[in-house]
Amino acid sequence: MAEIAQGAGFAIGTLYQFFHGKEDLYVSMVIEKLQRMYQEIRDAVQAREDTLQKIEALVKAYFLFVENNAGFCTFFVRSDGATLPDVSNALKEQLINAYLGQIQFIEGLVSKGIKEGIFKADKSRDYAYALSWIIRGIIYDCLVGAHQGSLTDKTGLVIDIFLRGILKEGYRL
Amino acid sequence: MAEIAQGAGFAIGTLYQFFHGKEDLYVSMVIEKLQRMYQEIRDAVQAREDTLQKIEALVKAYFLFVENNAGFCTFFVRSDGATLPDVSNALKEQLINAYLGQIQFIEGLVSKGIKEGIFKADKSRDYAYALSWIIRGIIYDCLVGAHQGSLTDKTGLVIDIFLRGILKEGYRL
DNA sequence: TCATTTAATGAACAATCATTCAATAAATGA
DNA sequence: TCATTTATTGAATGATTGTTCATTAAATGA
Repeated sequence: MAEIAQGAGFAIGTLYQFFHGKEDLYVSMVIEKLQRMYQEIRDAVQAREDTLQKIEALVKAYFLFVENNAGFCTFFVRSDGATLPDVSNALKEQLINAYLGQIQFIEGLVSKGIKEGIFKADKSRDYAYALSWIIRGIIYDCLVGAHQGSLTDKTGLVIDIFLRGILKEGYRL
Repeated sequence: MAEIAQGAGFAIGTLYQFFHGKEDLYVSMVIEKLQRMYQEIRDAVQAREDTLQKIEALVKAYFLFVENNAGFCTFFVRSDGATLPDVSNALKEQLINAYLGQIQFIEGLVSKGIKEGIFKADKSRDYAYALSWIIRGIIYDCLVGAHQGSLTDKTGLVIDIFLRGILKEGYRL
């Protein structure tokens, strides 16, 4: 807390005027950042018409946010609020719900593709999870240093692995 | 440390006869557990001849280990040694190397499939990553509570998403 | 200008927790 | 049996760190 106060140019006491405590500070920051991330992703997706381009935009927006917020993301990956034992159950639930909301959003894209006859009419929810797993995995590995190269360069890779898994046989990009 | 000592039936002081400190204890436990996990996975894979069955065995072995070591895995997911800021760089490197070794192992399976003409002769390393991302993602979500159902029941799902992404067009399971 | 409210300060407090070490118990072997 | 080595104990220590609150400074407005 002392370090944060100093970094913000305040005294410790002043910090406690803005936040009730360390957890409140942490929760506020995480919630705000994640809301911004989800918003950026939604905006990027909505800017596209084509379903495949929407999905590509989604992946790209994820990676872009991580590259533009490397500090926060590294911190968040290191101590995910949803898994921090010290953080209130209220936050955990909020984070999980935000995540599930994002899954639902991705599922919407997949369902759209199914209606359009592009994707296998199978398990839209599971496919949404799969995409989020692949995205999260590559982000994590890049942040931790287990994977080389810039994230945005990997967009094609993620899309390829994901799409060729759910594209109807015979359908080509 | 007091809690650990009590759980082990020792006094705190005795704990320090076995481990140099908290970090040493943590490192020893994680290394031992992970080595056992990787061993179990390798054994399960080697028990199979067919490449596709090897991959299925790999996924199943991962999930089985998590189910059999839920306590450790939940703890490890909550405070991944590779990302713990307090833990020595030596451990981080060791964990990342262990992970990369596992990636290489998976890559070997994929390469085998490529040689056999089952998989796209594309990017075996990237496919190895992709599989590990999907596996890790579902494990994480199940442990955290963002995904319902038992892990071993999801084996087919993971295989399906992964394989249909790298299977040559026209090839069927 | 001055009284009053509002904001900012940081030393002091309190709780946590890894670590130590002098004291005690157990084991060894001559 | 007893001297010596080895193992165990847990209260005391010290370092860290979130939080408080009396004090000081700034802002407000009559």
